[in-house]
Amino acid sequence: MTKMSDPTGRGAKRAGIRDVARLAGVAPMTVSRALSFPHLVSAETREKVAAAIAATGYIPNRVASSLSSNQTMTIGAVIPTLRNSIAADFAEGFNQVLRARGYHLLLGNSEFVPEDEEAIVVEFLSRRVDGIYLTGSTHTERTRKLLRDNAVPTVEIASLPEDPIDLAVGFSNFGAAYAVTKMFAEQGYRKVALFTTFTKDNERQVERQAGYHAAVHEFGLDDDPEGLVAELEMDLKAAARQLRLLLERRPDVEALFCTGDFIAAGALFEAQRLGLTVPQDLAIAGFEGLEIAENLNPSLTTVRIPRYEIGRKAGEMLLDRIARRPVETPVVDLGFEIIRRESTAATAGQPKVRAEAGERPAGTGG
Amino acid sequence: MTKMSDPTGRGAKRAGIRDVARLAGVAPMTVSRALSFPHLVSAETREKVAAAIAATGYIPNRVASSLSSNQTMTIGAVIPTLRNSIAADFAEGFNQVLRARGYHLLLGNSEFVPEDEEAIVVEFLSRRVDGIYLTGSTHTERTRKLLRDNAVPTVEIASLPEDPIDLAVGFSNFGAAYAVTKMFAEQGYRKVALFTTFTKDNERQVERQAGYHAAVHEFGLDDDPEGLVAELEMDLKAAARQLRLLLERRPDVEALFCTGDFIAAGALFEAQRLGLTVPQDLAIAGFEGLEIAENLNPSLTTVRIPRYEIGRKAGEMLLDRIARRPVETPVVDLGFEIIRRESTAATAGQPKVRAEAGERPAGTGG
DNA sequence: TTGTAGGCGTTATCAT
DNA sequence: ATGATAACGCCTACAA
Repeated sequence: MTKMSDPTGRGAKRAGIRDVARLAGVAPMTVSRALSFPHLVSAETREKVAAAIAATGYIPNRVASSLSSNQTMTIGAVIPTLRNSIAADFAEGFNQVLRARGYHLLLGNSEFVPEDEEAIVVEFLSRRVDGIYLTGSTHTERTRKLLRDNAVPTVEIASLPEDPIDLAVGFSNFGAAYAVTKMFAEQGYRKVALFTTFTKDNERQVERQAGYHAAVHEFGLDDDPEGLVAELEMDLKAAARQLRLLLERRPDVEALFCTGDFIAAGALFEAQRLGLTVPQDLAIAGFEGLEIAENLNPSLTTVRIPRYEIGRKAGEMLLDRIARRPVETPVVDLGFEIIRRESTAATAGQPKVRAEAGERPAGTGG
Repeated sequence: MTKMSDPTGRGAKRAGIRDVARLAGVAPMTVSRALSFPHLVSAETREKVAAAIAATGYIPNRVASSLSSNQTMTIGAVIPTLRNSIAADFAEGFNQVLRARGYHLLLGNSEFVPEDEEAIVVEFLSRRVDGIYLTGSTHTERTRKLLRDNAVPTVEIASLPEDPIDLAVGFSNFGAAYAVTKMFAEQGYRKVALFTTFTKDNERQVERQAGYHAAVHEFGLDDDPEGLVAELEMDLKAAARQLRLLLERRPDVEALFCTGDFIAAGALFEAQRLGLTVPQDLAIAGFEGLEIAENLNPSLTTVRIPRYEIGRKAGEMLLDRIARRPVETPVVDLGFEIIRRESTAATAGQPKVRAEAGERPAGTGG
């Protein structure tokens, strides 16, 4: 905080646009233009400005710029948690697209608590973000009202909400769970269990349960919500424990559908420790299409979600909205794909198959 | 953009501090104080202001606030990638601490490219972040100079740099790799292979290789950098492929140390597909202490890193720096712990052991 | 192509 | 306890 002015700005007050302008012999406005719209400035002036910037070590103050231009070039992103989560993959795809256009992400962790999400959204509005990215479609009423009243471009990720706040990109969680359960039914399994993560404040899990139940009813599978269905943390150890409990309750269970690949992996490992052979003694299917699924022994049948595509598409749509370009469809379904692998290859006694075939039903089905 | 003023702010120009002040019958400054320093305002006034805020739907403009107060309450965080990465865990712990103090994270993905990191840091400086969080200690010279010249509080995560930019929290990557290799040596293994991820612009991997080599020399293990060492992506499939190549080059290999649990898992699965028994035919150790390690069959020996603690400690130190509180030690070593499990339980012919014992050497060792 | 004037919405500072 | 005034550093709008 010394008073002496040295050109590098070290130890002195940071160089401002006025300093640059003075040194370049032009008006501050010209410096601003040279930076933002170089084509509106003569080559000669541009060089003088560039030289002055280099000499002063000038770094434009974007907060002043934001205040003046009413644009922060910032998107607020609410992500439940970064760990073990495909939510992080969605965000990564989203970030790729936005970064390329000069936007940065402001991060907020909601830990799946809508009230925390609401507080984060208020904070984002206070920071005047240009857009908002929300994971899932479970939000408080005030969150919805705030976003709509303030007309902030918003995109919801991973679900297909019937009443979107603004934009949404995702896939049918109902449809995917229905399709997996149907696959089991068609393979001849009658006793199909379901492991999901907690459904509280997580509409994706709710819809997956609904999809499972719909198929159970439609195909006349064993309908035993108490015995065959369990909710647990996204955690391998919890999956192992729940598998033991399941086998106690229903030793006759034939197949297990887990709405997460790590849960499926945990169940698979525990099944093997218990001496069961997968899929002969118990068939297992996962969800998410993580890399680990195809590397397990046996390889894991799963539902592949176009994770990065969803994030990227969301980024493109939000950019359109911000630029006030027309948005064709506010809710976009990017589908899913069932990847059949060894873990569900056979009903008891049938030969193993190694297939990467898929089906691609879309539709909301919610 | 209508001109009519309605109290909800819907469709009209957003309410500002002046609107609130007018409605409450006080000066704007008083509203500001009521919000920032409630104790400096009379209870009566506070209530009038609160009522006016509710009536107008006023949301303070933090960008104006930032410009005026020269504080953005924002930390810029450079994270190489969110996916499959303990870097995300560090960041999550860090974020917890900062969020509690009102700070938010601005995110930048460097993808392990120092030049990209530099561009992100410039952008952060332009946005006048109050502090910066960097993953690792591989940075361009300009990044260092920029940060030091601008005197921005900075913390480097995961390494123990000899020449820190400012603050750093991590553990000895050298020491951990050395300790694992030593463990193998003490168990009687002579032919120990190493899989790391790419060392280019990643000093953590470089140090892990160095730690391995130091132990190889010290304990007289088979020293064959060409044959026993490989660099690969953090990817199970790549690990499987590299294991096959390794077994072709060195069919006599006895143990494999992978500097990532997913790499270890990929190698383990492939070994099993090849009919090898772990640890009898090949012992395997991982790194990171991920949840999956203890659930594999056999359970995986690994190095547990205090991931969240590192993030939290980094957050606390950065907050101290920002508040200009004295920082006792600028570089903090939070250690590591070797978790011995079944995958390294025995040399050929020895009985299996199931142990959760650990050792906890600290020290830099770089 | 370049410059001038004024304001963006707060808060620091000094008064009262 | 409250208020008036002047920045904060840039950009919009308009003028030359």
